[in-house]
Amino acid sequence: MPHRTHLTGEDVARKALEMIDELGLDGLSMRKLAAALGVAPMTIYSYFTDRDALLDGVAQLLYGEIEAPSGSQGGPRDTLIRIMMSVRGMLLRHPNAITLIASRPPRTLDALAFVEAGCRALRREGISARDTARAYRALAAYSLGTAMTEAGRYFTEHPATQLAAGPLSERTITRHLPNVAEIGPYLDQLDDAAEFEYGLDLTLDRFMTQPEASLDGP
Amino acid sequence: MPHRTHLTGEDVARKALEMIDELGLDGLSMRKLAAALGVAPMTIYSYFTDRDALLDGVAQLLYGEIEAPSGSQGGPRDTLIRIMMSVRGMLLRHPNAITLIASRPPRTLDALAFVEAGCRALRREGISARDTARAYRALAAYSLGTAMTEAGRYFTEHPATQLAAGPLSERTITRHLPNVAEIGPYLDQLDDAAEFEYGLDLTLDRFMTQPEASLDGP
DNA sequence: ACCTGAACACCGTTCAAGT
DNA sequence: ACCTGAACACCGTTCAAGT
Repeated sequence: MPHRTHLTGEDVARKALEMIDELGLDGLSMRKLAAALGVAPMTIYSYFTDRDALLDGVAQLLYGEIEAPSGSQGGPRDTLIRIMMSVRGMLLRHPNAITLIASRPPRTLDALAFVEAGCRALRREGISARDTARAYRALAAYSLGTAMTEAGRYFTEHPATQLAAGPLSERTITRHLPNVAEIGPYLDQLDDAAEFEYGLDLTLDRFMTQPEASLDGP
Repeated sequence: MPHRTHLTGEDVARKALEMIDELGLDGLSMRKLAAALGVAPMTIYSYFTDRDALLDGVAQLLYGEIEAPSGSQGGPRDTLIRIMMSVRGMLLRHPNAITLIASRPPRTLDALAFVEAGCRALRREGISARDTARAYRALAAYSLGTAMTEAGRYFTEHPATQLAAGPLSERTITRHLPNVAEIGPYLDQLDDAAEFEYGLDLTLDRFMTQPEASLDGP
């Protein structure tokens, strides 16, 4: 039988991503991945030293999906909004891979392209390197947390949202958690994308309209 | 041999949390957990239907660790800051359990106590139920994302921080990612707790000093 | 020298056999 | 009726045997 055409590490990672999207992180196994690629299980180890390295490869692939606009069209602010919306979009397209992203920062040139684009936009606004680092951290945390809670159905499956479903009776909730009960109807009725963009806007305001903002005293 | 004193589901979940803290999420197995408790592996299934249910129990336990101040001392704003700092503290104490939290909202009375305390503080400031829901979502996303990136060493192991270590040479980074290279020195020098509190402050400002802020047009 | 099948040391969970 | 040991169908990874 003829040998398979040579696979690249990226081919392997891409198939792994497909399986994660379809079967969940636990649904991906080295053996099933090998079978899907038509190779012996051990062959995968010639591309990645172990399962952990494979998962890192998948994460880098995902970062590569994020838009990295050159910034030639539209102002720096629009560029940043587009990047962060694209981060959220990528995570929502791959909800099963979110925990992968959470523990693996971008490492490759491709994976870092969106970070470079974002930092460049901030610097072009006259923001200092230090404040650019601060803004990058704040934006990354907010975008990651937003996508995580959305993909994890954190609010749509909230006990306050589905009073009937959970382990607590509606009576118990309204009695012991009156304020939680009160917000329930709103929790899953908000427009996710609009809320996210509103938060981004205000986060950008903090660095763009008052870049001299300091943590140190008055 | 005498039977073990009766275990409760909480005992089982608490031991599981211990093992997760020590060995990581993958290091916890039903069999090792049973051995640590001195029972047969199948006994655990009389407390939790499967591994997933056990992990949910661990998550609820973790939510219970978050402070839920009554608010009798200090203003609503201080109360909220204390709660969110406590959320971050809990997650940083249990970095191996963060992915558990990300996909499992609080469900039990104990686990929801901090949410109730937070919502009550917001409502006492005269913020509407709808805006309280918005603030809760924003604060949860920001706190979760912050703890996740910190515990995942997202910035301290950033290629821009450790120019030598990663797969990219320092030369490659400074040439192709000049703006990323520039922020590197700052990324891991920032004061994590101070940055978080600063972000919380501004998020609270958005809802407290202008509670009428709306997503709808002008 | 390279590749890989079989083997090893684990898993979560089912199920039937024991008390 | 309850509990659980053995069994089943998987794992990731090692390693030696094959080409």
